[in-house]
Amino acid sequence: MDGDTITRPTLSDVAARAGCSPSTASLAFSGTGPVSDATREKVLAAAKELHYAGPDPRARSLRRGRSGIVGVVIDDRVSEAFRDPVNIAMLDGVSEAIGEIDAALLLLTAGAGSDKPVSLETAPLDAVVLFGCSTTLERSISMLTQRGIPAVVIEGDAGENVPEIALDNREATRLGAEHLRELGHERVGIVVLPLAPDRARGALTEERAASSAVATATERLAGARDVFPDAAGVVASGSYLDEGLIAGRELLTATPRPTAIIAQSDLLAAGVIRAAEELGLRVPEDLSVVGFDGVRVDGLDYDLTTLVQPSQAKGRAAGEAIVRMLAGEHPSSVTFTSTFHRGATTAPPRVAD
Amino acid sequence: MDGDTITRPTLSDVAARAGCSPSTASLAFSGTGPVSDATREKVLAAAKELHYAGPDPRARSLRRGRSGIVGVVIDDRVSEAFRDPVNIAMLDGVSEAIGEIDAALLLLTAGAGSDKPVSLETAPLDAVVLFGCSTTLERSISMLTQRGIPAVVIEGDAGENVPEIALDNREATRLGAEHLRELGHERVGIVVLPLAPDRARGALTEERAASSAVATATERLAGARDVFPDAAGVVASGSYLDEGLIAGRELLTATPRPTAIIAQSDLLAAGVIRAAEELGLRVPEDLSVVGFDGVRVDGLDYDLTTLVQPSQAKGRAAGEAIVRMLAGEHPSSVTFTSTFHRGATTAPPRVAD
DNA sequence: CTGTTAGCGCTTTCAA
DNA sequence: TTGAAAGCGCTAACAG
Repeated sequence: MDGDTITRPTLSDVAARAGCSPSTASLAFSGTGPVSDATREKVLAAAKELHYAGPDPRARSLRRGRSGIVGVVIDDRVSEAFRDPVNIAMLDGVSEAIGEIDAALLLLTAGAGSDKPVSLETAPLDAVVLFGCSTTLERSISMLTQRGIPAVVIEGDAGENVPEIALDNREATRLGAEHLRELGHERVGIVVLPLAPDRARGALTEERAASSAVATATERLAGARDVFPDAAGVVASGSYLDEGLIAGRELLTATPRPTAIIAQSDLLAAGVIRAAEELGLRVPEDLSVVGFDGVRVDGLDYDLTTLVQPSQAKGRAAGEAIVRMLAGEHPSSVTFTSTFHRGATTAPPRVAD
Repeated sequence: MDGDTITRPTLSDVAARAGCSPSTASLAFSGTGPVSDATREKVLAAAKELHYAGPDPRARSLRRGRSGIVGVVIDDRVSEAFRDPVNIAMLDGVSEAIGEIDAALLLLTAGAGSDKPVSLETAPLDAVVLFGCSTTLERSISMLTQRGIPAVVIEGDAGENVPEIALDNREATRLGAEHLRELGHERVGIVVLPLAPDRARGALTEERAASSAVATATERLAGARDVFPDAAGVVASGSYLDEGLIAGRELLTATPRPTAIIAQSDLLAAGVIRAAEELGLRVPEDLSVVGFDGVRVDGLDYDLTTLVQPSQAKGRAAGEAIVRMLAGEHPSSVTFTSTFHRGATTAPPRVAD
């Protein structure tokens, strides 16, 4: 009754039907090696008759030692990770680059709470891209090296043998901060990306800063502190507009109120601007705002002053590094640089200060 | 010199080291079957000594006939597909549901232009979720049935044996349209989601409507037409705010100007509102706008009147269907319903009409 | 509880 | 140009 009992044809079945050996049939399919046109056609015909859909990828990958799958480890839930266009762009870049070798992307979640990066240990992966996954990073890397799977890290230090796709987070942020200082700002607030996998929200304390596990946030913070060592900060629980709004309210209701805010992402910056509007503050007259990323924030009416980073290129570089590693090369780390974009959200502080 | 030549230890190596048979060692690892604690520990110890990282997934999946990988086929580029939160929510739902069986998500792009759904033919997939992928659908399904891989389709008809996760697109849209009619609207414009894989933008003609390959768009259109048979329409090239803006400008500069616009997604609706603002029209006084989806559009200041659909639940249902299919069951199709949310973007047309 | 035996389906030498 | 043989590393029967 149940159709499930049908066994699919195998290459040997096809070969038998075509009157040749399995090895020959294999050649006919893979195109590798010399096969006469006549034979190839016989094989293909036999395959069609039997509804053979091509070599079983499981067997093939066992034999070849390659699965054609590249893993991408993302923080937490899919929905969280993809709310920021920066991540999507990176993913897109990776996807594009590994498309060259017809590999596909396996989405792995090495989430904060979750204790099971099951898939990292068990998935048939040829290589892995780690998205600056903070604390999990170390564990992931050791797992992968043990399994002999090459990895690339995007923004995060993973040791000698793991190429890193880096970004000049500190220098870039410093540029933005210097811009503010040149305009005359002195009281500056910072909205910080999550510092720990728990994504706890709250005031930025020295301990929290010191124990940070997230490279990107830490580096950007350092860049801001290079210029404004005493700036107050609020840690957001994610790179979302809403979080920027919350953080913005917090910073802008403190006394004395900052005249400028450095947000570690454009989404956060957009939220800060929203908070300012709520409080009746004009941007940039009453408050200057600097973002980071250079993404278009849908629905933001301002030309945001920000640091434009090449997200997609970063992803592509990661993908390319992987392609090379799979080809037996040892690509070195790359650092991308962000460019300062002076938009319309920064201006000198009001004279009254 | 090159470390790559190291061969990883195998289960047999571990077994030998532990002084037991491979099959016993296998049992010790998988936890299946009876193994004495003593033996298990010996095996684990041996594994640690040899830096054995667990069974090779390729071999395991060949033997077991399962790879633990579920494919998700998305339109086009990763970056396009994920710009709409609805898609992300669905993906998240799928991810959550299949997490139950520790499967991971393989992202497959069966894009418009690309002629190669290579991965669908060659990836080691246990099952596949097809995201209403229009034209490619038929081809994908036939490929999958040939390979014997179970599939689920989200919004799209794939024939008898493929369970569908459907949405009441037509009925829901009709509800929104009726709401407008009850308010007194007569001249209504429609912003339509892409009707073809080429995502061509432009005026909605009868031919285009008739030859549509995308179920969701067609159904929603039908729902609007149920109430406003003669409504003018513009087809957007994607579910983005910017596209809504373009379409909105188009519709709102026509004469006579519509008093209401039905947008097939919230992002499009947000764009339409933006267009209205540009033109100095107030929403809802001068223009009523209805969306679809019920997603929070960052940066939209309006409480949008819309049809709220359970995106995440849809994804979860798809994932659950897959889990059941992998368990040998034959889940049936499910239809989800959207609920009308009356927000603040709809009102009676101005008397002057 | 443990070992033996047989493959999963394919590819890749190597000989013919 | 084709075929025969030998596994890739694991697991599932079945015996012991």
